Amino acid sequence: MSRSELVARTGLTRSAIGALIGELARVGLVVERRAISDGSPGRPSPVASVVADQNVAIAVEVLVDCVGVAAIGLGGTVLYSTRLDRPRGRVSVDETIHDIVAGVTQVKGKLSPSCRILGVGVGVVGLVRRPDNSVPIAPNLGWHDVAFGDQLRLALGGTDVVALANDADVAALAEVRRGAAVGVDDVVCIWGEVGVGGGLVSRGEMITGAAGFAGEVGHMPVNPDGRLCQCGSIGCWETEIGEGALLRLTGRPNPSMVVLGGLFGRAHPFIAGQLNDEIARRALHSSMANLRVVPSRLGMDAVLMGAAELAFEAVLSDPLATLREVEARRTG
Amino acid sequence: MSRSELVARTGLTRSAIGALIGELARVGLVVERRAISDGSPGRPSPVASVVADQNVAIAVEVLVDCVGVAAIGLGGTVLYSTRLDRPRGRVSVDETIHDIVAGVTQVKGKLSPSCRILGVGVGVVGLVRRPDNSVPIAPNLGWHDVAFGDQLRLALGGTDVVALANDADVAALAEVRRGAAVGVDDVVCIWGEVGVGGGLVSRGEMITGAAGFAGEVGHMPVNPDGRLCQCGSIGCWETEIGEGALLRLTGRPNPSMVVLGGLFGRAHPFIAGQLNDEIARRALHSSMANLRVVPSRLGMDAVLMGAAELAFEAVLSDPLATLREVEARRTG
DNA sequence: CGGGTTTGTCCGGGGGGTGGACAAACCGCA
DNA sequence: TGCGGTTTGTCCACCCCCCGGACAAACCCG
Repeated sequence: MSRSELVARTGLTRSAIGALIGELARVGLVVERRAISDGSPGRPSPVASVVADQNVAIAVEVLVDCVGVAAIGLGGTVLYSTRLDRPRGRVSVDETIHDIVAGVTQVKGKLSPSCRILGVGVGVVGLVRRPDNSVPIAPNLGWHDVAFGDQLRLALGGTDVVALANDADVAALAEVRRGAAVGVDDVVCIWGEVGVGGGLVSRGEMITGAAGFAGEVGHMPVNPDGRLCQCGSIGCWETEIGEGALLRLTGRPNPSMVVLGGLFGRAHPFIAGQLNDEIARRALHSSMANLRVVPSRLGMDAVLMGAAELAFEAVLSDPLATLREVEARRTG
Repeated sequence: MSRSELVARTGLTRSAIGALIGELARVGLVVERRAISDGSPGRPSPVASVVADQNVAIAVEVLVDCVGVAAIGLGGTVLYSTRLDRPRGRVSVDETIHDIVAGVTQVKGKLSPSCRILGVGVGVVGLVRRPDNSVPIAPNLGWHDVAFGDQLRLALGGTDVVALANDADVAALAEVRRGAAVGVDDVVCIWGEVGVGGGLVSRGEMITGAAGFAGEVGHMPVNPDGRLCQCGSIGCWETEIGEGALLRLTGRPNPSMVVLGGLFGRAHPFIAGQLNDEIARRALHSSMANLRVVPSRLGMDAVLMGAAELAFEAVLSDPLATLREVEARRTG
């Protein structure tokens, strides 16, 4: 993006943009290439771009049947990724951490030595309490009250900051930042693979609720006469999924876009027509009939991309301070 | 609150607090009283307090069976209020606006001439689209696509800024700011009178969703085999209320506190025991069993208080600019 | 090669905060 | 009444970040 474009988008002055870009370039987050003349009159504006291959996040996804690890450059370019399928049953905390450490070691080996690691982001199939990076419960993994973030951080050597979140939450984040919902403020993501997960984004920010449980649509009760769910409740969506509960959810008055991922994303072409009919019928009002239901654009990569986004959050909000901290942690 | 207390709470320096308080005092939002010595050593700190009776909001609530109007001072003190009961059927837009104008005229007459009106806040039983202050649909009033905010503003003379929101949303706001949920970040309010309304607050801010429909729990589908609701959906909570749906809702993994108002608030003493048992049984995890369900503290006043809070929002976020604008609108 | 246009850079200025020095207002004690 | 000890308000120099104008640089076109 050229400097003049930045001026137009941010509303800041040329002076301010110049100073900011200069500072970011000084610490190696950004490079400026000489402007290429586009034929229009006036002095051409130099193009600033992110140094993606020197500023990366380690992204981790912990699903039921696989563990994925990737190095993702600032801006969302996947530099290298690996995936370890694992037989059902190999889901204990220790085994999972072991597999992650192996994947991270492999991925780090592929990176150039000059490359900076800005953080480790993890998306996990389970409920996550953000303040302490712990997993109170992950039904599909059989985990209860695990200090997963801390354990992983130590297992990785303790030099990198680890940020943990629910897999559907980070997938939603990825779709909003770089996927099907770019520019949309209020989004619900429905992620269905083994279980049913959901992520909420309101006004561009992730909503997790007090205990990190918001958006856990899989355990929203939809049928009072339904079957007992493993979460202890009755008639959860996750257990009643055969009954067309997806349609009921989209009938709820919240988002301006619903992104479907996983199984639902792949099924989208076959159910889109019926879905839209149902939305039109159930919408409380015509302004809700504009609700768009779209398939995920990032597909399988969404969770890893979102995990990276999670790790980048600190750099984006305060680049200089975060880089200082990263450097401090690296040297000891 | 004393200046030294402000320094401790905000983390700002004494200089900054002094300058800010001085400026607010200069424009008449705040007065400083000489400090009263409390016996402890050291120079006593002057106490700053809000000039509530000279800086008021006109708060309006539009319910099914009544229209309420109040003058509420900055900080939440009710200076004067009036309520107009109305027979069922007198709910048209024109009649409602007529009743409000009458109420506002009466309330304004009771205020001293020196008193500043900072804005008009309205809580209405219906869905509200925030950007344009319109009401897409209000089933219990029979309204469809009404530019209610604009109509009311013009009917009131056009000199005051009018802010509109859903009644349950503003009630939630009031409970968080000055009621049962002070200091709690993530709150769901359930308001049941004629219909069932809900307000969401996450991280201290009102969540309305893209179309202003978030938190409309009354129309959340809870029974796939239920009755047809007037909103066009099937098995809405509002229509299935007899089936214990409240318990199901509190089983949903979102807030750290649920505030019950209206009918539910009055019923709270009788159902508290059963409610807590059910929460403990349905909670996904023990951290959710800490969920507190409490009755509204503000009761009947919650909607009016919240409407005032809505009107005060601009002054609180940028006092000087808002006061300049208020003055500009008043003089022409 | 010279005007028109768009842009980067330099520089003075202002708003809003920090932080230290100093004075003011209280306490307790002699 | 006077004197330290303590807490606080006030003044002032300073810094950071941004604005906005003046100027130069780099492009177009004729």
